[in-house]
Amino acid sequence: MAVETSTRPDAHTASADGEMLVPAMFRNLIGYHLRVAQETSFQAFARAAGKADLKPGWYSLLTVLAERESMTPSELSRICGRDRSTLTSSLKALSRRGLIERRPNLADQRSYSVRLTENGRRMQERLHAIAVVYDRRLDEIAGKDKAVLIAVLGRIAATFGPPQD
Amino acid sequence: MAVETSTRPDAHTASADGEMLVPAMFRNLIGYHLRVAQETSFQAFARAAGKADLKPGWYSLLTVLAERESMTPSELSRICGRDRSTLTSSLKALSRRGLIERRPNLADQRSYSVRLTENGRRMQERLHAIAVVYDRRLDEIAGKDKAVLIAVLGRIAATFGPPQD
DNA sequence: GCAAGGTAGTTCGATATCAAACCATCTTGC
DNA sequence: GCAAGATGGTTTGATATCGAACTACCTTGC
Repeated sequence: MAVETSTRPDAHTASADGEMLVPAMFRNLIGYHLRVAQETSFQAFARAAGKADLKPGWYSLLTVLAERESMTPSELSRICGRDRSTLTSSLKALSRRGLIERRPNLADQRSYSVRLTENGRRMQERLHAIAVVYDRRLDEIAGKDKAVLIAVLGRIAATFGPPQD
Repeated sequence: MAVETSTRPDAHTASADGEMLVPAMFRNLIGYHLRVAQETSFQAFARAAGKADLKPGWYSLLTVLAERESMTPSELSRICGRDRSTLTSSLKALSRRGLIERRPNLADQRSYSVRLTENGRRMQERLHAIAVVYDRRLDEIAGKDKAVLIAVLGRIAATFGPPQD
């Protein structure tokens, strides 16, 4: 494969061996590299989790819940950066599988709070274990640049993140 | 029951002003920061593009096409890192709006090739302009670390990327 | 008190994505 | 030639996501 961009004269095309190269217009765009890196690494995690019958998409939800006694869907929505309407279905799924439980908020009839069940906690722990393994690989890849990487990513998130900065 | 847990003494929760803090378990995970940075920055781009009535999701497709005379859905799929079945609907949409045109492959009845139309090219240029503006902000944020950032992201993509490395 | 406006959660419609099953066609081995 | 297997593209079904519209309930101003 020796795809390593060696001496290929032209460029930008898919190489014969099916490798996907970076289109010329994207080469210098941070956003592009960010996207590809995120997608590929997340999918690797998702595949690993999927094999163990775990839903990778639930990981962040469960983890956030694992750190609090209980919270409302709206709080979760803010913390996870997902729309409230997205949470409705996610929480329904988690609830259906007995990973969380809802309890009514006596002080506000509209609202309820969710908390992890024992099963939920176990699922969270298993997912976290997988995530940590993957992140160890990211650590290796980042090497001495890890601190810089996290700092830059943090600045990006802060800059483009939630309006109330 | 005042789920609001008002006097919250502990930390790590969403701060009063709705700020979303990084859950403790995620603080040290590169994958988390990667995800958040990518999501927030992409959404900023998508919002900007959306306001101009441009579909951000089409940007990479159109750009890849802009650099080649024509290609088949399968090639596009490999280069863009999307499943072939995903391309089916995207190409249908692009075609419906006259941004690309399909022409049969005389040598293989199963296949066809797509190419940008003039409108497609214009749309690509407009999207690219927006993307570049956004990427300029990413450049500023990365500052002197840009090269390191792109290098690390590239290594991540290469490591977790397509099987045939 | 009560009308007006705000907030919590849901529903619905659109888009994007993948994976698996599928059909039609092409290529290969013999 | 032709059967078997590979390949190109589509269909279908599941998940995830957002935003807008909606219902029910709460809070405020007066």
